[in-house]
Amino acid sequence: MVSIKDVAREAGVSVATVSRVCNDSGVVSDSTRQHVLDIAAKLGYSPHGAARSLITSRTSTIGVLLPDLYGEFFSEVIRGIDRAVGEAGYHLLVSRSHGEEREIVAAFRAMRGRVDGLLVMSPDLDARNAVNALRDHFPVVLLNCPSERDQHDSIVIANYDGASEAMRHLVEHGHRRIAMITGLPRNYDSVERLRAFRDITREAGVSRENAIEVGGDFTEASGFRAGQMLLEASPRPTAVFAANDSMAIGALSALRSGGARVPEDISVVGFDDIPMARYMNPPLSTVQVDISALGVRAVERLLGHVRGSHDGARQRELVPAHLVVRSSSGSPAA
Amino acid sequence: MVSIKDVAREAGVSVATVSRVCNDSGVVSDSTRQHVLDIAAKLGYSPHGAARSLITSRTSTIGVLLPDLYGEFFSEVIRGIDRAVGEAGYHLLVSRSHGEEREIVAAFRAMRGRVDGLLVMSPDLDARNAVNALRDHFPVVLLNCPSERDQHDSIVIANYDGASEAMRHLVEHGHRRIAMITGLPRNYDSVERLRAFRDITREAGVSRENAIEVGGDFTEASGFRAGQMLLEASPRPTAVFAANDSMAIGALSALRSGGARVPEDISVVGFDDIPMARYMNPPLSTVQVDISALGVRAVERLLGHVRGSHDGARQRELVPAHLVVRSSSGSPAA
DNA sequence: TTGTATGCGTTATCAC
DNA sequence: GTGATAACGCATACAA
Repeated sequence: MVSIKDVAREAGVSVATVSRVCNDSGVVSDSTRQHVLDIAAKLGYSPHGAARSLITSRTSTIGVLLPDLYGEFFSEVIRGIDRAVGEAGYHLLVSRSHGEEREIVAAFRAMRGRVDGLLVMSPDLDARNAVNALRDHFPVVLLNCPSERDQHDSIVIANYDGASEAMRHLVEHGHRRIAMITGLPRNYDSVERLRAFRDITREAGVSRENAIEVGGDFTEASGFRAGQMLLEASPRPTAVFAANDSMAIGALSALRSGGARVPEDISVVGFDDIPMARYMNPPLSTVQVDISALGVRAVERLLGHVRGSHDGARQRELVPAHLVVRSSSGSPAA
Repeated sequence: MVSIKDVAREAGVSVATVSRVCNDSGVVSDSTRQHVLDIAAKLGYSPHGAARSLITSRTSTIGVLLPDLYGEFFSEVIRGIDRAVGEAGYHLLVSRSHGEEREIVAAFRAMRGRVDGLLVMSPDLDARNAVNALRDHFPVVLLNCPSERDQHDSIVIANYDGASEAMRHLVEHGHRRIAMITGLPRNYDSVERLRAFRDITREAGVSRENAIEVGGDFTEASGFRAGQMLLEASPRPTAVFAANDSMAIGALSALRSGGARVPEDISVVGFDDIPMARYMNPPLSTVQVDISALGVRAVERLLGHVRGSHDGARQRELVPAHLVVRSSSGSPAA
């Protein structure tokens, strides 16, 4: 691999001059500058990133720790992160974890010296300790992670508020037997959305046996299975709130297969408003979150820290979530 | 930031010993080993990645150059890549490009010294030259890129074969007025799928005016607009082949809004078989591709190069694509 | 305007 | 078993 020395030797100048040319730093005569540029191009030289960041102590890279979850939601978040990072001239080093403390610590160690800051998206409740441990080592911003207020810089979706809106919508339309398809039990978003389900049903005077909870894992397949189970329930619920759109769509499919009409027989409401939601049949009522804004804001906050322009206050920022009523929900049949 | 020197000083040993302990290399007495480990833990030391890779000339990272496209398809590919990379103990440095040569070259330069190999996914036809330029610098595997056979190591979807299967399915069911919702015009997958559309319609004796082409950009929204346009066409096509599932789903929604029944009035077939396809109403007939396998295979090939266990032959590997018939397609109404 | 020399944090080579 | 020390590729303070 051709290094700065090779260019210097070939061009008949010192490595310092080549460095100056490459970085537009210092003053170099136009003639030598052009000469060096020519030689560099001829040799196909490009600076060695690791060596450069060793001396400058900047990597122009931010790390992102992702959970082992898939689907449109994460794809959209990453898209937002990636766009913001790219516009700032940074790169993205990604690592995935299953939320286990050991794994998170390992990922952190691997990131040391390769990133200027870390974006942690680990909605698993068990991850809390690991995240606490690493926060002093370099700038960290938490994305939709469980965290005590003021403990970290964090961005979270207004899960509870959004889910409450969805549930009130159903209750106000007269539903009194409502099911929730929950997400993973140790998942932060899941827990918060479920909490709203329980609170609002209780407030509305819905008995515990009329507030049905069915377990899911955020996938379409689990939503489909949950939908099948709900068809068997007697009496059937008149409304279903799914912890995300993927499960809502799976449930929609199961309900239809079982001959139930949506929304006449059963209303369905999701969460996230993934791009596909409005194209469902019927178009899905759901809680809208500006998903990519979530990523963008997180990057902005992190880069603030990295560049030192941030005042170091540990803030928790809430990304709003509001219900969008489409055609999959309405009043129960008389 | 605490370095190996700090640990050495605190532990009262040399940096060499600390290094040996951290890497399980050389021989160290059990007592000093434990002592060093304790001090390292106390100080919260973790090795500096850039410094380490400078001397070892390995980064344990592979770079991936992604196109500026979104949706379930890419999300699934990345998931496959990420999984394979993680299992091999590598990390992922991602960079996005719009397919312009300048951008690709810039991304390559930024990757130099930070990655052991590069995975390029740049379906834009204009990217060919840039990719050619960088292939000699380090191991490169092309993922669904336009490339002459034997020019690069590459993995591509059997776009033409899959699309041909879908089109034959429609033709054999008696459709003689068929529309295609195309992808981006400079996109490789798009071009190949369109080629099949043209070939099969021609073979079947469908006149050019009965082989309607409507432009899309792979998004649900563009599929929706295309669907609306097709509703206006007179006579209407009896079948629509969309270049991907997202557009097929958008079209499905538009057709339904316009009162057309699927498949009775119009058959719809997509491409990709994203997880959601089977949950559509009606379940979407589509060309199935093992998307995450695409990513996994690409990583395997690249790591083969990186580790030198590969024989350097430049091969082109085809990932199969086959039609899955569900309920959105059938014979046209008499 | 240019060259020399130092050091970034680490591993590897050699002494001891 | 352990400790100096060179080297990796680069940027930069300083000298010329």
